[in-house]
Formats: sequence, C-alpha cells, structure tokens
Amino acid sequence: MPQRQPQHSVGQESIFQAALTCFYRHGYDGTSVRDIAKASGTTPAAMYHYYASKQDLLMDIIGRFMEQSIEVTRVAIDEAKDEPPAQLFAAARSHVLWNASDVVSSFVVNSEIRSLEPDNRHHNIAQRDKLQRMFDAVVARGVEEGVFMTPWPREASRAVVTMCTAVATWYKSGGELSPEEIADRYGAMALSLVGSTLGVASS
Amino acid sequence: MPQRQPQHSVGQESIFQAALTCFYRHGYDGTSVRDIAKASGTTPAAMYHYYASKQDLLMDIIGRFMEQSIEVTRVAIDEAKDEPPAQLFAAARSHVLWNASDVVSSFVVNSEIRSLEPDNRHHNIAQRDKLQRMFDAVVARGVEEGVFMTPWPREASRAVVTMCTAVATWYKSGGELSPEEIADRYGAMALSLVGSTLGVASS
Amino acid sequence: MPQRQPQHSVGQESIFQAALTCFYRHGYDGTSVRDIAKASGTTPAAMYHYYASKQDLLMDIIGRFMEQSIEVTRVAIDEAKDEPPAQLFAAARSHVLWNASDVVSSFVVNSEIRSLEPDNRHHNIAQRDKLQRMFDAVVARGVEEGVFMTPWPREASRAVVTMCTAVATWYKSGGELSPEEIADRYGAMALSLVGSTLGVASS
Amino acid sequence: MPQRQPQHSVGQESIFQAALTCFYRHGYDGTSVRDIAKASGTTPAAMYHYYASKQDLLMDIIGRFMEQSIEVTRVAIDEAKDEPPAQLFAAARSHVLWNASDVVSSFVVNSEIRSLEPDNRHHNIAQRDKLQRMFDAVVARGVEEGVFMTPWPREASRAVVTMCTAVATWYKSGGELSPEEIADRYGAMALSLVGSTLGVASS
DNA sequence: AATGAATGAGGGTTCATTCAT
DNA sequence: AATGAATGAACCCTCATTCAT
Repeated sequence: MPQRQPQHSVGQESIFQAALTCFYRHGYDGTSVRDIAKASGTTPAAMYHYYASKQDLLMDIIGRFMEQSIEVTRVAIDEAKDEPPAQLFAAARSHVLWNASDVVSSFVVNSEIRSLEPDNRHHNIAQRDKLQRMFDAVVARGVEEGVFMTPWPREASRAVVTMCTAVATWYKSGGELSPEEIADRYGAMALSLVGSTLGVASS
Repeated sequence: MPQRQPQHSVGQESIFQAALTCFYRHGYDGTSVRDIAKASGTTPAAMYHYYASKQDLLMDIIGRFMEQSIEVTRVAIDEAKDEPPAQLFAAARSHVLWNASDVVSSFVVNSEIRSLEPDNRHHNIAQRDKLQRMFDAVVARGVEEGVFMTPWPREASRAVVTMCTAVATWYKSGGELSPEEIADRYGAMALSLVGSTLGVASS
Repeated sequence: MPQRQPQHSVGQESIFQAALTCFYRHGYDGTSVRDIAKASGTTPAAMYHYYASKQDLLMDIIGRFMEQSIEVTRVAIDEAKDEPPAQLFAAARSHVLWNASDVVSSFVVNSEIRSLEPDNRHHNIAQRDKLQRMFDAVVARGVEEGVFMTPWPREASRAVVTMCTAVATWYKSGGELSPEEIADRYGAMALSLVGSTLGVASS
Repeated sequence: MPQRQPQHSVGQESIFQAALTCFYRHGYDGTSVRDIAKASGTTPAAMYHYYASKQDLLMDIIGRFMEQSIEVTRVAIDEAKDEPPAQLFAAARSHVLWNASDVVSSFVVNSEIRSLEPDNRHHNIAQRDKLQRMFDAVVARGVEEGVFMTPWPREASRAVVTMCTAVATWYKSGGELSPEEIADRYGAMALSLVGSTLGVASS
C-alpha cells in the first residue's frame, strides 16, 4: 500500500484536508469557501493563495486520488502471479483495500464528478476508463484462456469495479470485519462473478 | 413494471419533472429554485404553491422512487417460483429493469441522500434497509436450503443490490444491449455471486 | 361610552379584527396579507373583496378610531360643567378610558402612522390636530380665566394628551387598578400639570 | 451630556447611521437591507461584515441608546443636590435633553421594541425597567419625606418618564424653544405631577 | 504568508396582488 | 362571496472572489 505523501506545504495540506472533510459531509456545492476556511482555521482568502479556485481544489482532490487508484491497481496486478484468476483476485482485493483505506476521499471522488467543469470532467473520465480497462484486460485474458466462463466479460468487469468501489459507501472502520477480510471476500466474489474455474487461496 | 402515474396536478408534475432533470444534471445544491422554475416554464414562487421548500421537493422525488422500488421488488419475488434461485434472479432482474427504466430518478435518489435533512434522511435509510432486507432474506434462505454456497451471505447480498442499482450510473437507453438483456445478465451474475448451484432460465 | 358598532358585514368584520390583532402584534409591515387571512380563517383573496389594499385596511382601522376619539372627547367636554377644571378633568378622564377600553386599536393607531401613505397620513395628522386643539382650548381658557397657573399652556396641554394616550402602551386589563381608577388619577394629574388652583371631585 | 463616540470603524458607523435614519423613517420591517446599503453608500453584503443580521443591527441601536439613557439619568441624579425635588427635576430635565439631543434614536428605540426577537426584547425590557426604577426611587423617597404629595407615586413616576420620553416624538430642532427651555419646563411639570411642595430654580 | 474589507451575483423564500372559476 | 393558482418584485442573507495591506 503506497504512502499518502503530502507534497503540500502544511498550510496547503490543512486546507486540502478541511476541504475533503467538508465535501464528504456536505458535497461540493454544499460547501462554501468559508466553510473550508473555518474548518482549516484560516480565512477564505488563504485558500486562494494555494488554489486558483474552489474548483481547482476539487480537481486536486479527485485527480490525486484517481492517479493513485490506478497506480495501486497496476502494482497489484504486476506483483500477482501471472495468471488471470490471481490477477483479478489481487486487483479486486487491492481496489477494495485502497478505497476502504480512505473512504472519505473515495466517496468524494465518486460522487463529485458531476461538479467538475467540462474540461476537468473529461480528464477524470479518461482516468476512470484507464482504471476500468486494467480490469477489462485481465478478465478478457481469462476468458481467452478459458479460465473465466462468463459470457459477458464487459458487464462482469464493470460489475467488479463497481462493487469494489462501492465498499467506501458503507464501510465503517472499527466494524465487524477488517478491511483485509472484506477485501478477501470481494476478491473471491469477483472470481465468482466472472465464472472462474478455480478459486485463489486468500492470505 | 408499474406505471408512474402522476397523482400530481399538471402544474406540480411539470415542476417535479423539471426538478428531477436539474438535480440529475447539477445536483441538489447545484440547482437553484430559479433553475427549476426556468426548466418548468414557471416562476420560483410557483414551486412554493406545491411544495413547502426545495427540500420538500427532493423528498417527494426520493420517497416516491424508493416506495416504488420496494413494491417492484416485492412483486418480483412474490411472482417468482418459490425457490431462492428463481427469487434472487427475479429480484435482481427486476431491480435492474426498474433502475434502468428511470435512470434519472435512480441516479438522483442514490446520490442525493446526503442532501436530505436529518429527519428525512432517517426515513430514507429505513426504506433502503427495507429493500436490502428483502434480498437478504432470499439469500439467507438459499444458504439454509443449501442451494447458495457463499460463505458470506450478507456481503454477497449487499454486492448484488449495489451492482444492480449502479446500472443506472452507466446505462444509456439506445445502447448496445436492451434493458431486458442487461437485466438477464445481472440476474445470472447475482446467482454467480451467491454461489448458486444451478442457474435459472430467463424469460 | 359609545358603542363600537360593526357597520361591517361579518366577513369584513372578521378580517378587520384579524388585521387589528396582527398589526398590534407584529406591526403593519411585519404582517402579511396571508397572516391576516390565516388569522381570520379565510384566504388572501378574500381581503380584496372588502378592501382595495392592505393600506386601505389600515386606514379603516386608524380613521375609525380617530373619529371616535374626537367624538368621545367632544361629548366629555360638552357634558362637563362649563368650567375649565371640570372640562379638563373630564376630557383627560374620558381620553384615558377610551384608550384603555381598546388598547389594541389605540396602540396600532399610535404606532402605525408612519406606515400610512402620504395622503392618508395628512388626513390622519389633521384628525390628531383636531383632538389636540380641543384640549388646547380648554387649557387656554383656564389660563385666561386665571384658574390654571401654568406658564406654558401649549406644552402642558400636549403633555396631558401624550400621557393619557400612552396609558394604552402599558395598561393590561385585569391589573391592579380598574380603568376608572386610572382615569380618575390621570384626570387629577392633568390638573396638576396645568397648575389648577382647585381639584375636581371624581365620580 | 456625554459624547456619542463612534467606537465603530468608519464603515460600520456609516451603516449604523444609515440604518438609524431608515428605521426612523420607515420602521424596522419597512426598511430593507438594500435600503440601508443604499443610504450608506455600500452594498447589502457590507452590512453582514459588521453585523450578523439586520436584527443584530437593531439591537446595537437600541441597546447602545438605552445604556446611555440609564447612564445619563444616573449622572443627573448623582450630581443633583441630595433632595428628591432637585433630583426629580434633574432627572426629568436630563431625560428630556437626552431624548431631544437625538430624536431619531429615541424614536426608533421607543417604537421598535416590538421588532426585537424574544431574547433581545427581554434584555431591552430589563433596561427599561432599570431606568424606570431610578425615577420610582426618587419619587418614593420624596413621598416618604413628605415633600411629594401625590397619592399615586407609581403612576406619577411612570407618567413623568412617559411624557419626557415622548418629547422626541414631536420635538424638532430649530423650533420655537431650545432643548434647554423645554427641559426646564418638563422638569417643572414633573414636580407638578408628583405634587411637590416646592419648586426648583432652573438654570 | 496571511487577512479584513468589500462587492456583484445569486441563494431560498415570501410579498402584495390579480384573475379565472 | 369566495378561492386556488399564478406571478414579478422584493425579501434577508450567503456566495466565490478580489485586493490593499
């Protein structure tokens, strides 16, 4: 699991975090620049020192998270045994873990796409597609090699990503199951979904 | 599939529809009462003739859709053969169909829960739970009867509802697949997810 | 004490009374036509059946009360013994009684002059002057005849009317003193104010 | 006579003054925030930089004036010769002077109590009572010492305050009488009202 | 790096009034 | 005589943003 490194100054970081929390609780349009300033203990004008606009802040939040989502998935697939079932299991598992590790960001990223202005939205959609295609590729290869029996690889692949991402909408830390346990189960369910001929031993 | 009957006066109905479209495109907080008025060809004041507030309008949209979601699922389960696989298939299938039949409402309902004020939100959560429990019951019975092999019935049940609901986030009418085809596939995937020992012939 | 006769239809009367209460509690500008309608159990449109506007309603309330104020004072002076002390005592006494008999109207009349539109206000000011001049005349005659010793008849006369009118701002029915008792005391105080050489036996 | 010192920034002061004028002319409910902005040469938003709300502005106006009214009266009584007639004369005199020195504030303060929200109103009533009790105490002592003959000290005391305060409702600067002359006359009338056995030489 | 002041535009909501029924 | 629907204007207030300091 990669570290979430600041890259920001402490002033910027506190604003970034405050915005994240606000957007999570009240949405982008439901959050005012004043709300962010109050939550970060600064003034509205301070935000404009680091970001050109409120929209720019949202882009930073979303873009950063998506970049890392892609990276995390790529690493998971690369490090898995070079066979579709192991790769799909690893990809689904790491995607769940990643989203569960930062439910707040995940939720904001997945619910505020609409609040992006056109150009920013296009960029985001491209990132999303890139992530989806990584899963698609694994599933497609599994079908080619005859280890995944699903007749609808595209739908199955989409369903896998959807259900893993959605974990962030209901997961609460401190719940009955640890993120790792949930991740294992979702890995297994992903294999079910594509009609894998064989399971994968969980850690 | 039940008809969406107005029950509203024409004035109210046009406002209802306009709000739905606006909320879908720009979100609750991103939509002004003036936007709704413009979209419905009336004035801001007209909305207040039918609804006590913008929030009240949102509640009407969400409450109505959720009520019907529950009803549709209940009918699907009731009318299916009295066996868990057939019931789960029918429930998933009808849930997909229902959400695909009104992507706009579905999306708004599933993305604007946060915009509900506390009391309204509690009511909505109760409705959501009610729907989830209908799926839970079918899956639980299947596990008891030994026809569903999943070791995690609760997670699987949640994943089924999640992925079916999410169809509304990407389905576009006029696409490659008809709603019925998609619904069939999701019914089958639901059975995969719970480890059903046998499939079900689609209609 | 003259009777307050309706002259209105019952529909109009209930609106008149409702408006009076509303204006008393929240002021003219603080009262909406809807408030009046609600308080009278009708609809906003009903008011327009009897009055041309909200302003017109206010004029009815104020004009009617002022007319009667003048009439009451005239009768009191006419019926008193033809001597300044008796007349001033009677005028002050009846003015207190009149205002205490309908504190609500009195308060509205004396606090909403400003809410009158120019033409209406001019008419109201004329009525007010007419009332004041009745007291002025009595005081002036008393001074001429040497029974009132005040060196400032105008100020004293104004102070008398002012303090009697103001009774409505604090009098609460059911209080320690009856309106008659208060009226007697104010009659006596009025004589003090003008430096009357002799008191007047109260009834 | 204490100076009315700004204590405000110039921005706030100009808004304060503009509001005062508007409230005086059209009442609290009859004045819009835009009216105040226009009158002060700023924008509606500027007011919210200094005050939390329009109501808050009203409270500032009323609270500040009442505080000073009390202070002015206290000083007048303290600095007068330590005998009830001198004290009542001084108190009435200074109360008239104070109200005449700022007719606008006085009028607003005495006519917009109703526009205060409950909590604010309670605070204001307490201030009013405090002022009234200062007069009550002087009159009561005069009666005890046998120098005031009135049989109704409470009513007389109230009438004194009432008539002095009301000067602001009719006094126009530049009129026939100077504020000092009017004040002297009202001081004398106050003594008449309580049946003082001896007058007080005016300045 | 940080902020208090300021603003034009727009937020949700209520207004007095009209009019067809 | 009475009302539900409708509307344009205005309500109080908050918005994202700028700028001098």
